[in-house]
Amino acid sequence: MDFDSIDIKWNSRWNDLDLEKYQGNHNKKYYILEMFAYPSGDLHMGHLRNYVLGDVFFRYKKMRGFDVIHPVGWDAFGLPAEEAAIKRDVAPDSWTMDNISVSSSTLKRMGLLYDWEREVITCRPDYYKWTQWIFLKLYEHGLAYRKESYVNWCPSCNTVLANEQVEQGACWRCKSKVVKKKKEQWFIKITDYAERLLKGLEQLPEWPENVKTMQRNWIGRSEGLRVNFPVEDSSESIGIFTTRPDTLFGVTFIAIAPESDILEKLDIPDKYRNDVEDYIESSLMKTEIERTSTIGEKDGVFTGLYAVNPLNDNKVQIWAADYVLASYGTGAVMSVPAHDTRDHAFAKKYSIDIKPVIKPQDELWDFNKDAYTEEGILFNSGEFSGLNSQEAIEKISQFVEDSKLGIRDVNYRIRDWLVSRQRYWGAPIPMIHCEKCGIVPVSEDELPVLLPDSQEIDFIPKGESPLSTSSDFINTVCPKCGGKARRDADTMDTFVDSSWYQLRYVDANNSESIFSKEKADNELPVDMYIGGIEHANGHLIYFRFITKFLKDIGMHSEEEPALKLVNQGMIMDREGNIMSKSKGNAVPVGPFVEKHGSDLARGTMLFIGPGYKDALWSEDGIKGMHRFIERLEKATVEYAPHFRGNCGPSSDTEKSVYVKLNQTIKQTGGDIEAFEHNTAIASIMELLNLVNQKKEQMRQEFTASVLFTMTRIVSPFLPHIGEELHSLYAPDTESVFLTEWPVYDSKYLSEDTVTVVVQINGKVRAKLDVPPDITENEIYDRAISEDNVKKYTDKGTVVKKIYVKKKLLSLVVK
RNA sequence: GCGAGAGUGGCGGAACGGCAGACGCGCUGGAUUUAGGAUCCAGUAGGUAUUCCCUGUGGGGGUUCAAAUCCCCCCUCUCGCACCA
Repeated sequence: MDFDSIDIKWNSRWNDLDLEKYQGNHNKKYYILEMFAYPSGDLHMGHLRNYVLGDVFFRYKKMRGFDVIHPVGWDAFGLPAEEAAIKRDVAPDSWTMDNISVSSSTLKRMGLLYDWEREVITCRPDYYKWTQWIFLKLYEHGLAYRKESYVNWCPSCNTVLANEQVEQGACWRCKSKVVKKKKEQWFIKITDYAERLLKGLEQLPEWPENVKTMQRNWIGRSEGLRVNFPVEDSSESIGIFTTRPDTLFGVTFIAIAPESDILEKLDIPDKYRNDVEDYIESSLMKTEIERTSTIGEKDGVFTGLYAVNPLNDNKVQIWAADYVLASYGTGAVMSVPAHDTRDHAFAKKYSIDIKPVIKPQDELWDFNKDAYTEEGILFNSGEFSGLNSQEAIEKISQFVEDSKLGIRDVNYRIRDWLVSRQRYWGAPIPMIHCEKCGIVPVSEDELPVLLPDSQEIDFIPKGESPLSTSSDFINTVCPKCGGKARRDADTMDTFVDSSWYQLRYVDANNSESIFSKEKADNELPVDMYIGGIEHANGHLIYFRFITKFLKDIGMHSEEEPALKLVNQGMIMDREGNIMSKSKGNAVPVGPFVEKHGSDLARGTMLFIGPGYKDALWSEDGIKGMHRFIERLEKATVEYAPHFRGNCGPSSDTEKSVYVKLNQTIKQTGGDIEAFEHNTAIASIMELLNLVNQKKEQMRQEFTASVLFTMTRIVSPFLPHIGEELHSLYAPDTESVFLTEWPVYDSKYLSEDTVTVVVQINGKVRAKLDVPPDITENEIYDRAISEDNVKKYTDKGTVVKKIYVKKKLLSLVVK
């Protein structure tokens, strides 16, 4: 079979037929989206899997009568293009556009059907204009703000990073150790949406449970109490957040994060001032890894100050300690060494009091050795002694609120989204800094703020944004007062670009607005979203957040961007490493397809295992798929001349083949929906094997009819070959994908006889071929007349009989 | 440490309370062939007294007539979070 010419023939036919175009039928609308790719060279097998899974689903849904939307685009801004540009001395834009061109032709060569008229490329001004517009809207609604704080800094990439881009204390891209650096940066107030992002997960029954769990943990909601501890001999007070108000009477010190601004406000006695300042400085020098690798080994420094526990007027020491996070809660904690392991370790190290207030279940608890962190009964807690922890949490919180000592509060682990980057290859932040007016947004009609040409700028990252070196770019006038002003020199995190692309797809060529509401309401939400699990806590949270925001400002009506999410498994190499360009183990798709043809590549990829499981890429599977295709072709070509239309069975042999056919139709459809393409293909193989085995005993026209149906159900997996073979039987049909998916006949899902297993005391002793409607008594009589059953029943008496219809008869003999 | 998931032939994997190993790769033997390749046929978990029987789904226990599948404990691996008070 000449794969090349079949590929070319059908690719061009599909193109002529506009198969990939949405017809506008809202009631049958089905929006399939694969996470768009970062164009870093040609596509590799990992990308291919993503696209193939989408394309199979597209073709299947099409055959099931859906009006399918299937767009494609490129997540084109970002670090790798710059790195490649620096390394190869090429421009980031041309490098990116070249890669897009190579990858696009691979997709087209594969015959993957996308509506290219909707293509988006995030690095083009017609797209990033609207990314900038979203930023302006966020600013307008108070959700974008600039703040100086200690941020994650990657010393190798020379840029700040969002919390989501720090993995185990290291940069997600280059794995360098991340340090804290004080910088004024743009943040997006995603924390305002924390509660809705959390609640919204409940409305996503078709998202994988693990992704939802990961998001819940990332958002990290906890309820507690905020209490003010007045500082002794001062008008200041220190606010703390606790989820354990029941331990309030056990507080023996307060610990403050070194980078917290609380410390700056305190009037630290001269005697201690130097030590505290030295400590703050040394903490900030540490990398995140150094700070977190010493879990258990806490250190800190006494400030010389005391605070007063408002519940019992106890005087407690105030410490600076870097086991406290500045960015969570208030930046200070009440420390209860008796009931918190971290506080315990700290108290032991610095000989601070350990004061138990919760009675452990184990009366002999040694508080000197360990903290008791479970709940229990309170003691040494004034009027609250004797209550259990749950009651005490409620009563103490109420008391604190009533006496105006503090309030109940909810804290989230998720942090505001730091979006400015000191890099060249991104969308410029559309803000202007005016000496007189301060921060002024660029007016909407001035968008896009164009990124300067890479030829005219030194884009090698040096710590400040490369855009600041371009005087043409940076110098501007204030939109408000007309005076001298400077543009913001930072670019946006690429995750902003990808947080809304599914919305642009509905109206990709709109130059008047971001997208039309009418189109969005007709085409949204995404019905099936396919992509890797690595985006669970990054992209998939931003994507949900921005969708909600755009809904809130009236741009569309959907609360959630995607109804169903499928995480396709990673493609690994033999050593078990994820296939990626940066690891150097990527197998490119282009040459592989040139050599083997698109369907063989596709079939091998699908047969490797279920789409949602990780899989090792190996070329060993090619041979089996190749043989299957050849056997399918051979049989189909041989019987084409005998085809007389659909034909029912007229003999026992034909009936058994017909039953297998109907079972296969049913299974294939179900497996596609479940992303278990390996078993779908296996069942078609079984059917073909059976036909080949029985074809001599069947009428030619019947065999032809079975093979005809087979060409239709194999088409989503092997579209070019499916079409070619289908056309031998239905030369007048324009495309198999314009025909309806075969309907299985439920009368023919099981055979005239079924094999029933006979078990005695749990072991299989016989197998009986019986009619499916046989009664329990009948089958029992037949079973006990079998020699191999008799052998065992004669040894005792049958005390129990269990008959599972069409499956098994289980006898207990004693 | 916390959270999620996984552990089945030589390999990818099926079965997800009811015949363990579907389908495919590989391997062994045979046919065809000058040979190689390709194709076709038979076999392919281990043991064994070979149409029988026994043992086998990371290890140990449990529930059940019946467990790879459900429950408990342990081991190993992968992923996510990682001092979140």
